[in-house]
Parts: sequence; C-alpha cells; structure tokens
Amino acid sequence: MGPQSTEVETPRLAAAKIGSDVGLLLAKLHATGSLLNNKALADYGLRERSFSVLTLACSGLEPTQRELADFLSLDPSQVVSLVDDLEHRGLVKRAQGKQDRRAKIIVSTAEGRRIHNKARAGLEECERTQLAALSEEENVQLRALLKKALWG
Amino acid sequence: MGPQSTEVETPRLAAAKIGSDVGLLLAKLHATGSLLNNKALADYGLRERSFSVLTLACSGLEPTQRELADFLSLDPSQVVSLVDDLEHRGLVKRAQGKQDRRAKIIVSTAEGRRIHNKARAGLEECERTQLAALSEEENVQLRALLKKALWG
DNA sequence: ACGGATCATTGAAAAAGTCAACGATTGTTT
DNA sequence: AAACAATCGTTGACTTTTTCAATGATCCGT
Repeated sequence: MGPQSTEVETPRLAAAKIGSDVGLLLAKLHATGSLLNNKALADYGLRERSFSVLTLACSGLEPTQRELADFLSLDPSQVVSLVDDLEHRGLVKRAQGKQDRRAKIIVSTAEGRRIHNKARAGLEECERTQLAALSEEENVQLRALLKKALWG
Repeated sequence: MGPQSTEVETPRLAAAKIGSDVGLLLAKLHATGSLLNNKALADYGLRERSFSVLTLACSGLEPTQRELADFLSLDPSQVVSLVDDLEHRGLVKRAQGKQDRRAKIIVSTAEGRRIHNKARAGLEECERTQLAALSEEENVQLRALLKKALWG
C-alpha cells in the first residue's frame, strides 16, 4: 500500500467519451464504494453482503433464502454461506417456512438487531462521505433514479 | 448468478429500508447490467472490461497501463491480461511511453477501431433497453449524478 | 552516481463465482 | 391417489477473478 494516498486524483481519462458510459460509471462507483463500505463494516465483523442479509433479516419481512438470492443477485449457494456465518455468530437464525416447509426464512436475533443498528449508523456515515460531492437534493435524486431504473 | 429468467420481478423485499441503500442499488444495477452488457459484447469477442480498454485505446488519449488500472479500478496485473488478449487479436498495440520508457501506452489498430465502432453501437442499444424505465431526461440526469459523485 | 520509487510483468495463493447433483417437499397431471 | 415434474436449501467440484509479493527496467531527487 502507498504511504499516504489522501490525494484526490482527477484522472485525465475521465474526459474520454467512455466517461459517460453508464456501465463503467456504475462499476467504478460500485468498486470504490464497496471498498469503503467493507472497511466501515469491518468493525462489526460484517461485509457489504452479510450486512445486506442482516438488514433483510431485521426488516420483519421474513425473507426466504431464495428471495435473498434473487434480491441480492446472488447464487443460492452463496446465500447459504452468508447465512451460515451470521447464524454461527448468533445474529440470525433459520426458521421453517410457513406455507412451504422446504423454504427457510431468515430472522434476526436480538443480538443481530443490536449489531445491525450500530453497523447501519457506521455505514450511513460512510456513504455520506462517499457522496459528499452531491448536495442533499442530488443525493435523494440519485437514489430515486437508481430505484426507478431497477424496478420502474 | 441468478437463473436465466429475464422476467421483470417486483420483489416484495424492495420495500425494505435497504431498498434505499446506495451501495446495494449500485451493486444490483451493476450486476444485472454487466450480465446484459457482456451478452451484448459477446458478439464481438469482448467483455465489459476489454471493451473499456479498447475504448480508451481508441480515444486518442494514449493511456498507460497504470492509468487504465487506476481509471478502471483494476489491479495492474489484470490490465496486463486484458491488453495481452486485445493485442493478440490485433485490436490494440503497446507503444513505448514518450516521457517515461517504463510505461507502455495502449493505442488502437485500425481493426481495433472497426470492432470498437460496431461494439459500441451494440452496447449503446443494450444500455438503452436497460434504462428503459427512465425518460431521456432522467437518463441524462443519472449520468451527470454518477459523474459528479465520482469526480465532483 | 546512488537510493528509493514507479512501471509492467510474472506467478502463486486466496477469494468469489458457477454449476450440477442430491434429499426433502410442493404442485400438477393422470 | 399415485406418479411426475418442479422448487428449496445444501453440498462439493470446478472455473474464474482477485489479491499480493517479487522482479528487472527505468525514473527521480539528492
């Protein structure tokens, strides 16, 4: 790692036409964002994905693992690993599906909710700094546009 | 990734508070977008990343591999592989850096520009359908917000 | 000219992603 | 009701991607 990398780079390549390619913009923002988010969540033993699973588990929606896989764009086997980890640490537990006994619904424990609250605060602070270049209104706009792009 | 369905799902989980988490929105849009983009680029033997490299090579900016790595958020060794592939196929070539002989600048060949033009058209069409839920104005807004978030 | 830093490159190790198969259960067809 | 195909979570194998340290060549500051 470089000694001090607090410098803000304004790469000359951003000028290229590709600087307007949505796919690249998403990839880049996602890449740098993930790095910072994972760093912020490391204090709580979480990463972006385990945090997402924990959040859904705390939501009261009682998601099944299949729903988690679909919603998070993950392979079902990846959800198994994530839930395994969270369960071993006592943050969530698997409960039998209600109308489908094959499915398992993921619910949070009290400890899970405790950790989640702390982690969420840290993550929000982190995202605020990531989007510091945007005004509050633009911040809201961005969220709205991303949501609309995803599910109309 | 998820199964092969291109169906539009409106998951009930989207209602959760996490549906407003910027990190997740970016991850999700990036995931589904990459899938479609790579599919669209496959006709030309390209993927998102090799297309990005090719685009920069065609830009006239004469980027070094280090600049490509920084701009694309990749490890330098990954750039080596990408350029190797494009070079073997005669789409780009490595030229000696002008003021720095350690660096190699990546420039496109005529064939590279030919392929790139075709691929770009296909990709733009693909991205248009991805963001079909957005109006033309919103589309422009989204690009602007992403760019501002990235480099002010 | 010397020493430390940076560039592209290599190769190895670790992590993540993909995929097919399985038992258990569900829904559907006959 | 019995047979059948489909779905859920899980496992394990396999491939791809990412990460990282080391290297020779070159640059920069002193």
